[in-house]
Amino acid sequence: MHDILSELTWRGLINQTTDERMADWLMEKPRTLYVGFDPTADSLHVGHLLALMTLRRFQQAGHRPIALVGGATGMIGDPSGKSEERKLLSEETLRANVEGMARQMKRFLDFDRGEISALLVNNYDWMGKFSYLGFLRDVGKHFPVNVMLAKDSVRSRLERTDSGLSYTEFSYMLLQAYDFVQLYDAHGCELQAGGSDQWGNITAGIDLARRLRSVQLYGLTIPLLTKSDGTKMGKTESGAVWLAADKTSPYQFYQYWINLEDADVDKCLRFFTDLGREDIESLVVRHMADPGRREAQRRLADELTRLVHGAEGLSTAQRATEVFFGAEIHELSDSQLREIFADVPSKALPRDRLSGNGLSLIDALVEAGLAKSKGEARRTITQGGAYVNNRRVAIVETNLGPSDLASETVLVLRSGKKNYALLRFE
RNA sequence: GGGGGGUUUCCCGAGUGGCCAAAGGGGUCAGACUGUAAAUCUGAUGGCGAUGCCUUCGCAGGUUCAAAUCCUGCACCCCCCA
Repeated sequence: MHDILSELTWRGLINQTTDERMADWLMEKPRTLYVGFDPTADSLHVGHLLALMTLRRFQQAGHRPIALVGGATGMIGDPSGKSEERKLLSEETLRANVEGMARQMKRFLDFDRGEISALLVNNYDWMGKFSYLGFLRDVGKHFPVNVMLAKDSVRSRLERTDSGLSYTEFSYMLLQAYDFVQLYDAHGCELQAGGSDQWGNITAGIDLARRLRSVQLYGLTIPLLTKSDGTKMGKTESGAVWLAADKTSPYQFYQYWINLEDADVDKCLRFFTDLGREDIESLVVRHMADPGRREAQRRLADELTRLVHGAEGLSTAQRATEVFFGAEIHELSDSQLREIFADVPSKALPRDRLSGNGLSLIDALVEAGLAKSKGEARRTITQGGAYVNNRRVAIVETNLGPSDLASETVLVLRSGKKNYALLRFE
């Protein structure tokens, strides 16, 4: 068996483990492990990537991964790592969220690999059947309140004066603990992994299994993902970086990684790619020698975009990148342009605006939303910041006619380095 | 209740009768440089049919050839005395 634990260790993916001997235990035979995902949205985002990749690595090493989506626990809200009581989601929303997340997991895990095929479970399937009294008798009975109160997730919330902790959220760890026992019963799952804020919940499950089943289960936590500047990984000014193409386009996703700071790129390569130790080390050495080439970022972006959006998504992103950063636009069709500029605002105008003297560049910039007023448009042009189909046009009096179209009906306007807008003449 | 100060263009903040679309800074936008980085430098920054016209200095009136600037009333904010 592949020594998964030492692999995870050099990748920096181990925060804590519940047992010193876990490495040997994992080498003995294929084990089953699980990670829980909170279904707060209908897509996974970069914040989930670390856990997902961990499951993936375990599977590649010959173990069986289970991804648990918390259809039931999501109804309650995990207090770990949160400073405020969580809003409850409707059952409908939850169902849609679970579905959306499940679809994306298929890219990371192999669901058709014999003995170690990945499994996707929803804890609503067993939790939903529990009666309140039944749960209190079977599960609640085994939880000393003083132990529960000592958990970080609970204590930190109780210490705050500005936000409370409801009984509902307080009970969360019981649900997660029971999940672990349930997965042990149903699938022989013996290991739970999770973010470092999950330590308390994981150990709660281990304790419960010892009491109920007299078995020793295992847990490990993954470090919290932060960037060198202290901000959260996977966040941009416009929000989270999602894995769903309709929330974060392949191009935007690709660009997020391309733009990663030098200080974070080594860590991300180890965290998020399947590249081996030697590949990563030599890549980083080459990157340091010539950081301007962004070789490490490019490789990271390539690998991740291919994993999340497939080879096709990657090539779209790469083509869009070429165009966005200078390549002149010609000999492209409407559909190619639409694909490349999928993220760019566009506006349709009647085609006859191009006839006669044509459309003035000033009006075009205003119509496209690249200038708030004609004065602003005029300034942009004068200062050399206006581009038609990626070619600078510095003459204020320019009029655009049918020959200026980049394709059958599309005109590509740009103001400054990267503010694009499309005008479609239909 | 009495006394004083304030309200300016996206923000802060100058401006006390014409030279004010209004200093300066921040922000923003564009350009140069650069690694699609950071820093730096330069320019721009109310609108428009543009050597001019229109709108803007808490709100409403008034004085004046001329008001962000003076007068009256109103609204809101701050400080001091009771």
